[in-house]
Amino acid sequence: MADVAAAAGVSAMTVSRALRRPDTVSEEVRARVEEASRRLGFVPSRVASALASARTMTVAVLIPSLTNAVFIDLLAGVQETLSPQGYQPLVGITGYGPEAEERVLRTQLAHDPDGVILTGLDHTPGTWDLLRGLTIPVIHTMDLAAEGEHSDCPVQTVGFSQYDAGYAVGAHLAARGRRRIGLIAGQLDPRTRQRCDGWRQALRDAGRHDAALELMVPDATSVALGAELLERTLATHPDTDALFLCNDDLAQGALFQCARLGIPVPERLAVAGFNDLAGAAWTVPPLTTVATPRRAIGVEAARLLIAGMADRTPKSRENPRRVDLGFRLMVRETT
Amino acid sequence: MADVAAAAGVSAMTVSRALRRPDTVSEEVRARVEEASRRLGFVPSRVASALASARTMTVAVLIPSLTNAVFIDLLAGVQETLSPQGYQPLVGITGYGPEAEERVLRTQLAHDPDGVILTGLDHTPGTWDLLRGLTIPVIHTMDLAAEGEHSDCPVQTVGFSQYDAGYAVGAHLAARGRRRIGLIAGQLDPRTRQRCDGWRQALRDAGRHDAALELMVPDATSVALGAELLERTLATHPDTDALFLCNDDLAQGALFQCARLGIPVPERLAVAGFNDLAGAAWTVPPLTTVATPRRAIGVEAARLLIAGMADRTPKSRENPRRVDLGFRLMVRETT
DNA sequence: GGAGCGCATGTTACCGCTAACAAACGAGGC
DNA sequence: GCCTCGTTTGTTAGCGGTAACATGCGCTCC
Repeated sequence: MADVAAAAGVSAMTVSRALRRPDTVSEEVRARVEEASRRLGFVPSRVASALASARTMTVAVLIPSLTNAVFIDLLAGVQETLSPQGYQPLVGITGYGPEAEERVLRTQLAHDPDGVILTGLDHTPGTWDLLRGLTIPVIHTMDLAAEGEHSDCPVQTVGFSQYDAGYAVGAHLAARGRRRIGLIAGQLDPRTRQRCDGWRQALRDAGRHDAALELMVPDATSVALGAELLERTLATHPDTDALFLCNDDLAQGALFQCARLGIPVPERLAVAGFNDLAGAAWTVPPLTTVATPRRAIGVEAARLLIAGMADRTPKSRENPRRVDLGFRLMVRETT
Repeated sequence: MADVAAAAGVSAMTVSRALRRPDTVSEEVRARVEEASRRLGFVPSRVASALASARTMTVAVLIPSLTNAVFIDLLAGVQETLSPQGYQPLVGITGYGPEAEERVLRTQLAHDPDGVILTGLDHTPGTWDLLRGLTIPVIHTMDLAAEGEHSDCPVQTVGFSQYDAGYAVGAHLAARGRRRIGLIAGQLDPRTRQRCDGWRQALRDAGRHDAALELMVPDATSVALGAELLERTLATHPDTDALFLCNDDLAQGALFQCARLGIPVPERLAVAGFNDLAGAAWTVPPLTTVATPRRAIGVEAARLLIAGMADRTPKSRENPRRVDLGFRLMVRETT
């Protein structure tokens, strides 16, 4: 920067100003600095800038996994919103564990991010302590804080009601006249559990809940797992006439297995998935599922964060916001 | 750090040493510093550390897209290898464009990463200039530099031969006795083109190439696109008896569409995909495809990079390395 | 015609840590 | 008993920018 300053015949401070806020220097100086800067191939060091200005222009983004398309879409939304504003996402993978999350968060915080985006609300007490102590904005995604909850520590959430979405599926299957409605779930994170809770309540409200038809396993969801669990369900409860699979990859696996076993869908078995992942509209038959606004959640979380990072007065942290982006039941042909 | 130093009764420098290289201080001092550090909740600022030591402990990772599972797997491999070593990946999305790549690389370089991982070898002259000027290690992935190529600028590549993989599929379809073998490709990046080139050569070697059976479109691949392009192919060339789809999502879409149209696979039409994405083994019938070592490429690239970053003498950049991790033709039932 | 003001630029003092060198100290060798 | 050497700790001087304040200058205004 000193070299550029010398070449342009100004002070280093003026170079810094000319490049960051061109409107604060005279047109003539701006041009000279830009020319010198380009000619010398000057790239300002963000590290030094960060140290001097106490802004790193980075945002910590913690997601459970890279292999689940849901969080990739979330990340894509965050990334495409932050990037144009000059923010660099620092991706951290928590592996669905609150303890790992705390560990990852600690290492991310050492990088002094200007904001934090977390997945879910299921954090360790240590994580909550950390968050309480932060002076940077924090957004929780994919879930909504219950009204009044976390009153000791105002939180900003962007997501949708997993419970309501699960309820909607249960109610839909019941409304289709199904009597023996089963559940298949993997990857039992808090959000999956809430979906299951909603589904269960819907069936209870319809008077058709049978706990024996619930099959919940901790394994990561996959097409293979869906196929396997479908077989297991039909082996133990051959009279099952409808199934809610808590993620579309499970549902796709189940559909494949039905095709293989010659089970007509939806005539003999109705199938509903969750998330409306890529391809769900193209399965045979097209899959009924719940479209979730994952990318939009990422975009909105990033927007809120940018707003919070812009005004450095932490007043915005006072008013907890709760952005409900909803969900849509996509009724297709498997039900 | 000054506070910790005071609390432990030592100098700041000793605190720094005690925390970074515990073996260089006495046992007693180490314990006192650790205790004080913990008690005060001290978290060293990586920004300041980076500025003083000229190591940011970050690695720029540029991939074309977040919505293509291939690059997510690559990223996952990189991430899981870098993280335990204390490196933080900085993810940049290039959108498959060399110009965008150059732009993203420039902004990433402002963060002073200690290493760079790129996708492919298709860079702008400006990018090559940038890379030549760097004193940090750079790895190119998903492709292999031809022997002797880029002799002006030694490159390290980790990948497999896209050409050979395409050739293997073409040869396989020909060996199955198919006569009218078509091609469907989307997302025409250089790697896709190489696969197509290999496939084409295989068919020529078998005396069965017909350019009219090639359908190449620039759109991003998807299940929907596969279904659509299958129909288009059959409409114009109903005698097609085998198809290579350059990515598994296309192939899955084609399989779905075949099921819908009542076209028996593989009896009337053989189908081969590429990448062995999740679920390929579970389609109906299970999909013949090429398993590509995406995660392994990420792991190996990160390993090489770590080695290069460890010895700060840039001698390792002199010897271009070329790590071929191969591919596997997964013959299943669609062929 | 001089006070007062606004704008453009310069000066100073850090941001929080670490490389490099200096100093202090005890142990071993002759 | 003195010198050399290795080990541990301290001192100094930045790393490359930017916040905050200071300065200089041309104008307007009464």
